[in-house]
Amino acid sequence: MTANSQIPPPPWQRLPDRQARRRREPISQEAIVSAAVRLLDREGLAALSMRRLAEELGTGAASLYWHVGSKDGLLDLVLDQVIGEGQVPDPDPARWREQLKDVARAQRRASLRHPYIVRISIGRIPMGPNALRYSERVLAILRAGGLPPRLAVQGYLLLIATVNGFTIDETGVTDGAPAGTGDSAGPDSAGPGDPASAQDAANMARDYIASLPRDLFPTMTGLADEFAFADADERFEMLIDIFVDGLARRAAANAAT
Amino acid sequence: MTANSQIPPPPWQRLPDRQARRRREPISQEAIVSAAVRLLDREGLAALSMRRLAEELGTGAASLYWHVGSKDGLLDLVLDQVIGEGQVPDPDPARWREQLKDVARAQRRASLRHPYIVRISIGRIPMGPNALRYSERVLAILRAGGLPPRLAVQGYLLLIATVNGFTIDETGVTDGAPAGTGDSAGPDSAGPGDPASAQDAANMARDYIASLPRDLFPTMTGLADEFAFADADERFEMLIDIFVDGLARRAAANAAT
DNA sequence: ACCTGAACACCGTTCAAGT
DNA sequence: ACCTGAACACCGTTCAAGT
Repeated sequence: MTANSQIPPPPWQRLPDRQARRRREPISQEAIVSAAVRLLDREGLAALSMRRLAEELGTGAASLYWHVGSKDGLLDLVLDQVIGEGQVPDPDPARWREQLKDVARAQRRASLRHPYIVRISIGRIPMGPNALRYSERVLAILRAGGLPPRLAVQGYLLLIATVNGFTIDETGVTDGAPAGTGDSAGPDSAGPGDPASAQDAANMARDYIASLPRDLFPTMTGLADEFAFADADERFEMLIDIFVDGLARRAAANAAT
Repeated sequence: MTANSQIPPPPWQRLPDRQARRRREPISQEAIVSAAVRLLDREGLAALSMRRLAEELGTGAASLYWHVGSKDGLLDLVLDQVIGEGQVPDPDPARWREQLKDVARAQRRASLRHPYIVRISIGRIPMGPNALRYSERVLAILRAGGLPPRLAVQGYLLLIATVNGFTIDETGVTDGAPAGTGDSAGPDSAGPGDPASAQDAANMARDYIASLPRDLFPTMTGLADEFAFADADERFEMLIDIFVDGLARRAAANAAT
């Protein structure tokens, strides 16, 4: 939305640096990235190949390379595009803890909406224009909350990593493909997050754990029922409670020095 | 080490269930898995293909399928093998917090020793024999610490996810390939973790952030120096401090009810 | 019970040649 | 400045055929 021309690309960006980018309808960098996101949303990470994407756009795979350099470069752009969906509020110093939790919740929702995105983000330092604007706004909240510079940056990096660690488990089971793609499930497609099959998986885990030999696994067999408790929302809230409270405690201890 | 025959495989295990497994030297499930781990340690995740692995073992790719079912099944076994390296101490109720932190530190070290393992673990519920024994012992520590059943299981799952989220960032930049494989670095291969190039990356990030327009990125440009502070050890300690302390606080609050 | 070669249906990427 | 077809060097997996 804001002018990207003011932001020079980072030196490690895997993109061809060519200037004048005319907009012939069928194909352009923007069109390619949007088509990639649509394809990923619809069919998951495994369905995205340069050939398949080109077909979707009515061209050959080779034509994409002029615009996005490589598949890796395309994924950089996809990641930044999805990050661009995130809205971060203006800092309200009195409410920085709750604002930070909202940021975490929004990140989790985005990761569930695009179940392939956490996997794409692995190995990529998000430094596209949208990622920069996003970081700027989250860090502004932390600074407004009174966190000193180092703690603000460390806390920001750890928050993102923590949420990613959580959502990897949530989105991992389905391999990034949308629910209901397989032929095993009936017409009861339960939408994003697929709670029905997540509960099924938890029940299977419980039954299996309960069936283990009691002498070798005294603790686990006793806890089998708890593995069937798969309320991801509650677990996520617990995680960000622990994290944000701990960060606030550090900030307070830091201020006392 | 312990007899696996007492532990039935989970129903979703992607392996062919065949019984008598004679040990003709060149090829066996164990030999395949060990060779895969060696290849992965040496050349990273991208280097592992069924053809390449078979070549390493002096056979054709098709021969592997009888023993491991599929590449996915092989990765299940690789994951369990690496988890089997982990040693978890007997529970000491008075020291459960420190023991849990040690578990987290050991998990991080294993992930740095095998930089591909976190990526392999995505989408896999570790339920192999080694994973079960591991879970049993960690949960025993949490229960000995006085955590009620639900909190013990939730805390265990969140601890693993949190450590994974952290180590994904640490191992992500190099794509799981060992340091010094590329031809850009000199003979100064800095061993696992590759601190030299990690610091380089942090410095590049700092310089780039510092170069951004100050009016659009007032917060980030002011924090640029902090992005060059790449002490992953310190950041990790902060993370597990926050997490374990928060978990203990929850346990105490729970006990008061 | 195990191994094999050959084939099928894919990949990402390059490159000379076009317009 | 952009697009293309064809090729290169790979993939995971299957399957009939062997021993």
